[in-house]
Amino acid sequence: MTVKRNTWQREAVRDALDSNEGFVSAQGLHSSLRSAGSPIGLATVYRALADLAVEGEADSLQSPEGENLYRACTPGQHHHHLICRNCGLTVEIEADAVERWAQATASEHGFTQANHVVDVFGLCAACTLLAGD
Amino acid sequence: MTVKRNTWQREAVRDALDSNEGFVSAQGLHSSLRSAGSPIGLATVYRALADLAVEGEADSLQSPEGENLYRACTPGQHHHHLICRNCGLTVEIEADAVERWAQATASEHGFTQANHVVDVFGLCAACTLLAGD
DNA sequence: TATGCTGTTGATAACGAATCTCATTACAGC
DNA sequence: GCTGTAATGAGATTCGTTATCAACAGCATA
Ligand SMILES: [Mn+2]
Ligand SMILES: [Mn+2]
Ligand SMILES: [Zn+2]
Ligand SMILES: [Zn+2]
Repeated sequence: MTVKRNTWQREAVRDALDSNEGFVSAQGLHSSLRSAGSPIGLATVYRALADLAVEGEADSLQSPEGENLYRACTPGQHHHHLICRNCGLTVEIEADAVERWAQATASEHGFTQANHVVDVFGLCAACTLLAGD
Repeated sequence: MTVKRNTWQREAVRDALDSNEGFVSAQGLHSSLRSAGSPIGLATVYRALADLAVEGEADSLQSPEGENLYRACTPGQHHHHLICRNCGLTVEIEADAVERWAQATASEHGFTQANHVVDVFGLCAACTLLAGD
């Protein structure tokens, strides 16, 4: 069994995630860190984010463009997101009804080991105003 | 205004989509077509699939690996999919409750111009049996 | 049927996100 | 401190997708 080690790099990624509203990409987080003076490597950021997601410390989703995005997450609770297409503002959503619907739909059709992707994208109130109409 | 022309290539892509259960990638469809003797180009398949998706003749979604997948679609009706991770078998799902939930959730938080991504992945009944347990 | 305009094609190059390679570094236990 | 080995990171690589652009072909017109 491999023993996990603590490095300032992982801590830096965790902190950068925490101090960021909304979802960010690995590359975005990497350039933020570099801009702030950190010499952290890009591959390390990718690895740290993937680990955080597996460990439940980060939420992840695919942007409509296919990029993997990450966001700090209060561990333990399954939930979904409402994301502003313009500014990235994110609202965490819990909806038991949707959870039950997904599970029931899978079962009705004989599917097992079901999981689901549920994301809502839109323009937040602020961005709606700025957009004019 | 550009006038759209009819080519055997677009027709070939449409036919290949129609004769295929489940979702397929552009590259997958291209190699199917080439295997069947067609000299169609890869870029053309990408373009045709993108067009079909815009025109509502094809459904598209991102695989968990980030690949864009396409499937023939009976036009006009908004729906979602239940997809077998193993064999690609796809069931079209309509769920007004989920539609209303997505819209209501966005509105409650001041979001406008909302759209949503709702996909359910699992193992179909056949693949569940084959998988042992 | 011949002509011209222009939308379409496709081989190839380019792009970009993500992963892999591997020599080097540096945690953590002794 | 020493040591074993997990972690790092610069660079190469993979792979899906898009951009180029010269050649081609659909289609309206005469
Ligand atoms: Mn859920
Ligand atoms: Mn829907
Ligand atoms: Zn916004
Ligand atoms: Zn299956």
